[in-house]
Amino acid sequence: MRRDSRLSGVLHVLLHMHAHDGPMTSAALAHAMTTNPVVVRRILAGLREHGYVRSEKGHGGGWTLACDPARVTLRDVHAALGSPSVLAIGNRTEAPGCLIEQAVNAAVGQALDAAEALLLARLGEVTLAALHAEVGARLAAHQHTHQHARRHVDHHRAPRRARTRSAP
Amino acid sequence: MRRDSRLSGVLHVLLHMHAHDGPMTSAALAHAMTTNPVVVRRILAGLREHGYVRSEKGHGGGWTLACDPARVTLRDVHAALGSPSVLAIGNRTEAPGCLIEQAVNAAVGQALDAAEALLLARLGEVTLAALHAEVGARLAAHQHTHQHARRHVDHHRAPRRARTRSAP
DNA sequence: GCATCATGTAACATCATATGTTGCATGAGA
DNA sequence: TCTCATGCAACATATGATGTTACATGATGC
Repeated sequence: MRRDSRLSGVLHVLLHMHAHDGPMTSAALAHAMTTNPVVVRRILAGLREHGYVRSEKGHGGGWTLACDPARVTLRDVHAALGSPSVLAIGNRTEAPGCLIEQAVNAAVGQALDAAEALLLARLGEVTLAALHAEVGARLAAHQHTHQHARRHVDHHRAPRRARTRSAP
Repeated sequence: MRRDSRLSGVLHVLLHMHAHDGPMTSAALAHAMTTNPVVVRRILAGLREHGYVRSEKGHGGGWTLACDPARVTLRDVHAALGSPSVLAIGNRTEAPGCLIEQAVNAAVGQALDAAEALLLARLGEVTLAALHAEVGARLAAHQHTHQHARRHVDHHRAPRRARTRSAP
């Protein structure tokens, strides 16, 4: 069954937004995701309704992070996408009359519920800020491996640094 | 996303077969599952290749359990179905070049792997025999609740009792 | 041998959903 | 006013489970 990768995709663009000063256009985000700008708008629309991001039209417009990344977890993002089903398998019927099917559903259902609960719990433990820090760690490790430093960092920027001046 | 319910369905028919003396036709099993006989054959075909069930043509033919239900787990059955994906969500790309996406994939992937491992482990703990016993327990509880006993038990039969005579 | 029963299999239809794409309206800024 | 960007509807595409029909094959009973 084809897997829903919206969570993965939206996290990707959220972190790009976080690592970038000023708004990013759907086109720029779509380029990072190798997809279509409309797809980006579509999945970001849900996040906007939850106040996680903001969008602005016109020149200099685009998408910006509108939340504290330390307070938003991957589970929150998943919920903002409409809490799509996490499991690809399920029971055939909800309330079967057949005792056998009831027993099957109970056994399978318990395993499914446990797995779903674990997954959501894990997602709830990871914040956007933690992910961003992880990117930093990977960047450092990467630079350490290849001493060429700056050549490979095209995507990463310092997190939203306090701007003392408007331009250097 | 539409959930794959083949595991649930095939377990249902396996237990019916287990609780039934002699072969059961695809049509009978399909009736229990409220589906089409061809669908039953389709999902049972995988189990037959693993030796879990046997099928015979012609008069008196049909499907029979060909394994020790105490040694076959729900995980085995899932594997016999081709180990369909258990998770409905996943990462967008396998090996992204972008460091950010790598970090996202790692974090989400860990949660997904943990959930999948848990689910498969749980399924591996439950045997067909255990499910069958659970059916018996539910039957007893059911009979206890409604003292009418025999009226509701249309689906359940004693497990494969040793036959001393061919017919009563 | 022949009719009947049951599986085996291919082929096609259907439905749901993620994803991609185009087109156009709307609003903001230069 | 022109350009840029989002907002959104509409449609196309791909995938995969599921349902259905049709026909071939093999086994049993007569």
